Amino acid sequence: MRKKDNKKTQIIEAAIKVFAHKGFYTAKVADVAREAGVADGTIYLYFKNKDDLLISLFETKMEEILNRFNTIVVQPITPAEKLDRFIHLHFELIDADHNLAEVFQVELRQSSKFLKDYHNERFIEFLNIIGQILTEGKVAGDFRSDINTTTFKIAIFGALDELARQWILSDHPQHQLKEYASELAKTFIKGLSPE
Amino acid sequence: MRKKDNKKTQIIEAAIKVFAHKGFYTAKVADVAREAGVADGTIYLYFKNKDDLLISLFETKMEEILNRFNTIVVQPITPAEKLDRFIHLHFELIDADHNLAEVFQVELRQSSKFLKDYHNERFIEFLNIIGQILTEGKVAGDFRSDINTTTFKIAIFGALDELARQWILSDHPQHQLKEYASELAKTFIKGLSPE
Amino acid sequence: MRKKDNKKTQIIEAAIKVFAHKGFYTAKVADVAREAGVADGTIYLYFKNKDDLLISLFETKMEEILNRFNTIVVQPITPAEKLDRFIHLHFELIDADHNLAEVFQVELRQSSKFLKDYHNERFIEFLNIIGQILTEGKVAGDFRSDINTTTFKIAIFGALDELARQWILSDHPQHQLKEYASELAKTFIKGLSPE
Amino acid sequence: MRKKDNKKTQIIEAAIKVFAHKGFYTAKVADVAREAGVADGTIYLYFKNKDDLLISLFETKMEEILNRFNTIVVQPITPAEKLDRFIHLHFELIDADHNLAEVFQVELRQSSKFLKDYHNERFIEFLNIIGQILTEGKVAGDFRSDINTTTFKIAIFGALDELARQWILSDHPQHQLKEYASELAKTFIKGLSPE
DNA sequence: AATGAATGAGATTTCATTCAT
DNA sequence: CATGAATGAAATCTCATTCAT
Repeated sequence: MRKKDNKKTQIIEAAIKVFAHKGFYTAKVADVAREAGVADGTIYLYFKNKDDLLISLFETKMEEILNRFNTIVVQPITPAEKLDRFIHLHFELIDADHNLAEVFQVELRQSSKFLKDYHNERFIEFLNIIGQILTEGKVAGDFRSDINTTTFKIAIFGALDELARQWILSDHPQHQLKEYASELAKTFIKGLSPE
Repeated sequence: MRKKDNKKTQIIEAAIKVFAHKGFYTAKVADVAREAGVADGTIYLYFKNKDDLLISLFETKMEEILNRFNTIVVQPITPAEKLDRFIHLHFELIDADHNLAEVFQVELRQSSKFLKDYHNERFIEFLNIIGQILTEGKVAGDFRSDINTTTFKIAIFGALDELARQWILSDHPQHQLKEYASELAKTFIKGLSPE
Repeated sequence: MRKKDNKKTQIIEAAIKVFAHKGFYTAKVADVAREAGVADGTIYLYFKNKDDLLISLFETKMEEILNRFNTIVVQPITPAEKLDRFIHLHFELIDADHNLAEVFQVELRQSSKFLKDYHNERFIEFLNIIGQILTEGKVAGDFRSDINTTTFKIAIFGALDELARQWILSDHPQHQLKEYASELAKTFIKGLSPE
Repeated sequence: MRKKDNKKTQIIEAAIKVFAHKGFYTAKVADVAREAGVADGTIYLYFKNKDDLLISLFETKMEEILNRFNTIVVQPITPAEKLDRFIHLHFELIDADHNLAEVFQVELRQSSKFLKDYHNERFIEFLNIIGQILTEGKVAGDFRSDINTTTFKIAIFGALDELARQWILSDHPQHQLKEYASELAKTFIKGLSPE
């Protein structure tokens, strides 16, 4: 049982790395197999096909990620503080585990366009955590009541995601992400505040 | 000469549409040919290969886009107004010409990772227009002097781009982009302002 | 147009030969391609997949065969004579064109069991030609009225087919099929006759 | 020892069922294992490989079948009666034990073409039982002396086999096989009789 | 210049078979 | 003896690219 889980995990971790480096379409299943240290065929014992591997990878990792982010929402802090922590956590997770970052980059949203019959529910959940914080903030008076929650949950995610991407593409210097986080959080909180 | 250019343009326009709908890797050269109303082989008279078509497409369209955005920077208005206009223009262009929007979606950044030997200079130029506005704003006192230009040129682009993506993926209601623009511009300007 | 038809025919003829020699499942698409003198991929320009090649092959060849056999039914001769001619024609066709014989052998009926969604209508038509002759013979008094048409259309086909198979598997001596035909026709006609 | 034999028998019975339903090539070894209630690997403790399983299956079952049919030949009855009994027995066995029927269907003759180095001696023996009856009949004057024994042993088997196949493929109604047998036996005996 | 049939390299996927437990 | 996870050879099929017309 544990053995089996290990192998599945092994393949997922390998896939994250390989897909992130080469892109889903240019990566070969054989590349993932080699990276995972298993035979090509082994992958098909755990995943229906290459697409399923990508989807499973998302689901698995997003599960973990969502759990981490959801802890923020329930804390007894102000919505503005929650947004600050959310942004910091986003970059912390990326800094701590590049593979996690790569999950967000590799075909993350594109996939929902090109993989048949896959609607990326986890991604929607992720956006909604931001949305929840914003809504809460409007109620609490931390944020202007005239802002459109949907607009800003998307905009905030876009800003975070693009910064992460550029950081990964560059030689990603130490500590830079923390600065990104602080600057960005401060600016968004200020921008969204009433008066 | 003009005829030739017409056919090349025809293929590029078709490629933008097809790549945007299906993604670069899932789209077939034959799909582009059909959309362009030419034979498969004809594409190879104008482009070295499929990668080259993507790159050419990007170069050609970004040229146009950059010209449009550069007009803003030289206008005799405040940096804050420039940022506002930039954001509005971004969504106006997308609204007016969906193909332009699609250029930003089509593997825009993925391509830079997976196409060998292609560094997307146009994209960097695009980011730098925002950077220029920010720098100018810091000098003029419209924006805080402690903000990192690089951080926010990326963050602003990310926000714009993600909103555009989601708008395209949804049933893109009329006028919504204008609202996005106004809200976003207001919030960024407020967030970046000193005091 | 003619060129294209030629290539399709070429592939079908090659497939008949290869499938007959090796069996459908042990034959590789590459074997058919080599035999046809085309590239592997070319086969997929004319046929959806390997199964489709087998089905198309049947349909095409059975069309020809059915036309030949149908001429017998309309002739102004007695049902007994028709049965005689049917049996002779069956072996003549096999003798004249081994490939035709092979169509009847290769997975002919098995295929209907294992190919998804394919009901071999042509084969049913073929059996029904025999059935028609038998029914006519019962009316005309050439054959006993108590015989079950269905039973004997199947039995006669089975006898013909098995003889053909064994003849093909053996070193198929000259003239033997004609003797088979005469003996078999005589015996069936005698066996089915009233009194 | 008995246990081992049981497991081997179990696998053979499962293989008969599975090969008959799916065909030898489309059936997976794993399907046979599941049907037999053993692990995939277990099959290889009793059979060298998939081909060997088919051959063993055939040898084993044909042994039984031949024994049953051989009892007819030694009975003190006329050759015509022997032929009648043979035909009835064929369908009785099929009716009583569908698996036996399936042995005749499963790639019965195909196998002899496509399995390397396997000449189906049992099948030849089976045909020869019919041949023996025919020869005996010619001597006894039950059958015409001018008939070719080889021709009719094949033709009779073909008729029997095809009827069985169609019966299995259809919804195989009760009692129909007995009728087939009676009609067929009567007709062949009549057809083969002198004058 | 334009075509589109043909190519064939290369990728995904299957499954008979093995072997450590 | 029995298992079944793992293997990896081999087959099907796709599609970017070429080239004769």
